Amino acid sequence: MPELPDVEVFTRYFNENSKGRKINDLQIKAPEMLKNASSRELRSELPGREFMSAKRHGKYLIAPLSSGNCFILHFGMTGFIRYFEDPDGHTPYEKLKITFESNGCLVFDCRRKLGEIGLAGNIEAFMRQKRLGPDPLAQNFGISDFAAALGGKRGAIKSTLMNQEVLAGIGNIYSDEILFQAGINPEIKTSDLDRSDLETIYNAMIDVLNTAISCNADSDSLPDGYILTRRKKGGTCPKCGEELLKRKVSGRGAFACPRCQKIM
DNA sequence: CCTATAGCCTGACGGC
DNA sequence: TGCCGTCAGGCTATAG
Repeated sequence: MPELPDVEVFTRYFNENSKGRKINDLQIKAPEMLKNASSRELRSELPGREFMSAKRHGKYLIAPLSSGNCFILHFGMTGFIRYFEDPDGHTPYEKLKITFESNGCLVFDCRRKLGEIGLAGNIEAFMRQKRLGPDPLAQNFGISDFAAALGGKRGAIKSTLMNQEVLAGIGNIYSDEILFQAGINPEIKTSDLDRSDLETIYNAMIDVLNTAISCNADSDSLPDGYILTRRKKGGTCPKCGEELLKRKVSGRGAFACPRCQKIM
């Protein structure tokens, strides 16, 4: 679930309930999920400090602390956060629990443990270390930046969109949705796309991501014309009714309409 | 620069 | 019902 729109929703949720809160304690239940931070460092960094306004870059939630350092969360395939007024609140697979001085707690739940918990000195250093490309929803990210980011890429457009070093935030689900809305076959080589194709994809990308966020990244709330909830066997194209085709693109299951997303 | 593969980890689902 | 294989919205490391 956690692609850009989901993480955007998590980040807003985080800011609604945890921003400005002074941290009292933390329980680390899966130390193996710590990256670039030891339990000791987290323990010395968080308690006594407070969270400032969290930002998102790609699929990462980045929460600056009053110390100047940043608390980092990545959600893997199954992660989410949940706030409880009750400091004893629980979720089924909680891996980190942060309790606040004024009561309440924030739980990071990650069933498959494919996410990560970490610390960073500052956002720029973190992005460089992770080699993250630009965030497609950054204010200054326009069509020419998009074209530049994709320039020189030879693989399938779906793979390029999912490459976090090219663009940060798009995963398997939303790359399918973006290419469906753009009417572009996911297997087309990025280098075979012309400027007008790129504009079509760019516009679809911005629209899909913003639409998903405005729906709280809740798939059931997405517009009828979306493919996202139909990516399963027997799923049909919302535009022409044709059965969607599933194939592997760069090792990931890709759904597309064979009629609406033809190779041009 | 790119693809395919395996691995990390755990649950859900379908077939027999 | 139970067992087993396969797959899952992430990412990395490796080999070719």
